[in-house]
Amino acid sequence: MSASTRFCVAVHILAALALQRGKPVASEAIAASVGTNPAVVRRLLSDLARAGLTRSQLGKGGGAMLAKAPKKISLLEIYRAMDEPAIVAAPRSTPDQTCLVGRNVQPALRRVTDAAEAAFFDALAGANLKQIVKDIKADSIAA
Amino acid sequence: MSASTRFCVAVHILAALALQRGKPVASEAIAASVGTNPAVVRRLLSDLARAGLTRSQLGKGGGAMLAKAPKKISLLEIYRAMDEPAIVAAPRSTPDQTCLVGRNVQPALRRVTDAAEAAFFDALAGANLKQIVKDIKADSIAA
DNA sequence: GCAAATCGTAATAGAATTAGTTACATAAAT
DNA sequence: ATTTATGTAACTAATTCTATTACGATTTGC
Repeated sequence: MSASTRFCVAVHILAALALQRGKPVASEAIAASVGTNPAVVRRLLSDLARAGLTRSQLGKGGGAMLAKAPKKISLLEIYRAMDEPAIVAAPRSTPDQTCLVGRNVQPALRRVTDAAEAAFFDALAGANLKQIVKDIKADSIAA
Repeated sequence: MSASTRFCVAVHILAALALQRGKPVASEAIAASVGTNPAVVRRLLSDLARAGLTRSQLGKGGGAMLAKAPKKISLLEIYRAMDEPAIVAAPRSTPDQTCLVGRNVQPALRRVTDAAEAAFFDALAGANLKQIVKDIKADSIAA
């Protein structure tokens, strides 16, 4: 997929929020760090809020904050919040249903790819935002 | 993203070849089963041949054949042959390098996503074409 | 040798997805 | 009230993928 970059940006956003320890951060400030448009950030924050990971405050001094402790936010939750398409995409044209292979390949393959995707998700489930933040700080000390 | 459909189609192609047990299959026949254009199939076969999974024969009665036994072709080999992009794509705009988060999020995140992608690949490495073919036949008997 | 079949690949066009931009109504803070 | 900031919609631009067309090269079979 072309894979989407939303997940990476979402983690960036959440890490930035975590480092502010509850102080609201405006979408414009986040966008400056990410290097994109504030509206893009707000769109992602909208998804993250829907997933219960952030909340926002309007008005002067407002912005986004984490809705849960970094330790309680797994990378899988973040990934899921982005509504990414499946890793292994099914072909767009439907195969010939009168053909033995055409009829049965996709389901047979899916059994394997479902398991592989599950392994991917399990690994994401085993990491959380706090670890990412810790890593970020470690890098900054090392430099 | 979006993820690409090439892998699924490649498995379809290889399964079709496996079921012919060495008899050359023309790209047109494969394309009919997949439901796409022969040139698309030939392009994928070109990648598969480069990876050592198939070979082709020109002229009348020619076509593609497996270059290895189905049992010896893991789904990971097929996936790799497709040169798919990384599952987790890095953002296209570079983050602000003067910012602690901007400098360090991506490498910190990659440590986790690399492990997750490895888990995905391990699962694919554990399955082979013969299993897919067996599944296809089983489905046909059940129906 | 000749004709027919088939591949391999390039070039291009068409679709689909994704990110970026602009705009504006709404809500909160001072 | 004014200012600040969000949330979302509408649109544009960029990117990526698939499909199509075309054609030269190669092999088979007669």
